[in-house]
Amino acid sequence: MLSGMPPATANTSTAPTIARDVLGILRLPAPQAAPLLIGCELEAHGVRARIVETEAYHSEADLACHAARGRTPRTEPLYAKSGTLYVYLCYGLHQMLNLVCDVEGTPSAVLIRAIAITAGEDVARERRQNLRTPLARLANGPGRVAQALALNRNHNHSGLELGQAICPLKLHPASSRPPLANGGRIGVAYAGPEWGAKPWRWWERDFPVAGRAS
DNA sequence: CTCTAGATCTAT
DNA sequence: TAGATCTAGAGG
Repeated sequence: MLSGMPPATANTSTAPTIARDVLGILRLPAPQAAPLLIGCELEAHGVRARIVETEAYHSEADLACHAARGRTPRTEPLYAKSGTLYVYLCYGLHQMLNLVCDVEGTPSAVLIRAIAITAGEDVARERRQNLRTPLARLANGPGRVAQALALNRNHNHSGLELGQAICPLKLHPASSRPPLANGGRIGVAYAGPEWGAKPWRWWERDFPVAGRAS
């Protein structure tokens, strides 16, 4: 154990170590990574926000996961290495931001369902075209998340990897571990009783508007 | 080629 | 409570 440890003096900058730790969360299967991502912060295009609600989609066996029907051009990023972005269009209108998890070749991802803006509120409000709503409601809902962060599959954000220079999205570690709650995933009743009811949604327990459908 | 059902959001 | 708006995937 000690033989593998670098000398203390080698660790002059902690930033790369911390970044590696956060990305390490994504190496876990999505159902394990999803709760650990609550409290972490996302930053993109001038907006920074704490993740307050996540949802896991895991494996081709999961009938609610897009990979349930196998590998296709759209779902290709789901099979890529952890830290890859999977962004897709839902209902013809909304962009959904997912962070790919687990080992390469295993389709597994966490949908970011809600974030709490911590910096860049004015920019986020402009993008959301909403100057009045309470801050907590500005980006609660997966479509709102991508809009606030200005992430969009039309801008080729799907398939990019966290940590690469061209990737506009950064993931920062959690500064605290808030109490969590969990429950069933939203809008996946079509996946049948088993997969439709899996309690694979997690949220920050005390966040005002997390943990509900709206 | 056509058809249809979405991991939703907003205003009425 | 319905309308917006588009595309992947299935079926012909």
